[in-house]
Amino acid sequence: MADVNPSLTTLRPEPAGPRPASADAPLVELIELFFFAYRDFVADPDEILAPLGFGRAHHRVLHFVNRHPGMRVTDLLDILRITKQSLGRVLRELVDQGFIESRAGPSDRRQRLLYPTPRGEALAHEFVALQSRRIAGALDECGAGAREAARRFLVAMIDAEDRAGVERLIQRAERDRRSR
Amino acid sequence: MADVNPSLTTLRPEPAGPRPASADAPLVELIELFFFAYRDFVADPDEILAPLGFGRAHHRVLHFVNRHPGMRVTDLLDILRITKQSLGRVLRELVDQGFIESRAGPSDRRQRLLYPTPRGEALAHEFVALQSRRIAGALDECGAGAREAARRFLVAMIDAEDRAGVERLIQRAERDRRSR
DNA sequence: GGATTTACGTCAGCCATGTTGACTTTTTTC
DNA sequence: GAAAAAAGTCAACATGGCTGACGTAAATCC
Repeated sequence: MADVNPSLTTLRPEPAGPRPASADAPLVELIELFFFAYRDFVADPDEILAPLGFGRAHHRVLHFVNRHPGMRVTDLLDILRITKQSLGRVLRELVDQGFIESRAGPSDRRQRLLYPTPRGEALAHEFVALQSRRIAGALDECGAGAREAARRFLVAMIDAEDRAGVERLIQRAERDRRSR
Repeated sequence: MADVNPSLTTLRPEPAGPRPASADAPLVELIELFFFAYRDFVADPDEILAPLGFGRAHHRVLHFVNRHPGMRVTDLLDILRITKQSLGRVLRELVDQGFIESRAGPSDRRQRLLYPTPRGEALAHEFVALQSRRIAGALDECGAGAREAARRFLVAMIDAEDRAGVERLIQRAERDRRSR
């Protein structure tokens, strides 16, 4: 936000320092903050993606495959909420360029279980490092308890019927991560 | 997340109730929760948009114009971080269909200041109501102090150099809202 | 064991929304 | 009067969504 209209932003001088939200302030401020925060959050990986010829769709796919190795195509569709065809394009590029590989499921051979290659793992880790850095900085500024507060808030913002699935997914990934 | 692979989610039974984040759990869980929360958050207005032939781009534009009436095209470009041409298309449709109108700036007649029409205001309000409902529900579940915690976290997630501008923008809108 | 369903992939085409680059008009500023 | 700024526009293209139709292999059901 380099050059916003002075008439919108600087006409009337502001008191310095953080401003507490007034009790009856409308939630619209949170709507906008959520927008701005997410805008900057997803922009982080762009510089890494561009030279590879990838976009944000590739980032999302690689992230979830790396974080939840062995996931089925169907699981990914359910997470991303896009069609098989849309996913197919992006996934094919990631497979062709050696970031992801798919193996037939051992028990159900119709399934294609998705795994990151070492190269895919490395790239995914770059993204996580980048975005974690932003989050860590934000939590630092917020002080003690901010992390749990943020976690609870974000969970509560998810559709009620999806929360259990999301939490299970995350817990499972964390458990697997620790047992490696 | 209706039907996630049982092998990913239900193979090992989980203890009931909310799970506290372990102190050393990686921030990647927040990365994912942010993704899921935003995914559901922006999906809310879709049902209203579809019958009008509008998309999420229209929602964003109308939201900011309604919330900050009289803003310049440049301000909007700076907020949305898209090109003049991309904005132009969406804006033209909103103007043509009577949701937004643009008037020459009184002091600088090169500017086109953007205002919602009554119809635009009504539509924008529908979106705010919808998204506020989700946020209010989430805050309720989180208990006292959640709102301020969420506000601080989201602000801290914004690029440092943009925070002042964003906060000024929001404060200004709130002031104007109250003085009407 | 044959019918059905499931998981996945693919072709074709379309749409929404982003991009770059070039150029014009109007108006303000220096 | 020259330069810069605000906005609009045309053209072309890329990304990443979508629908609909269809194919194949494997699992499941009766």
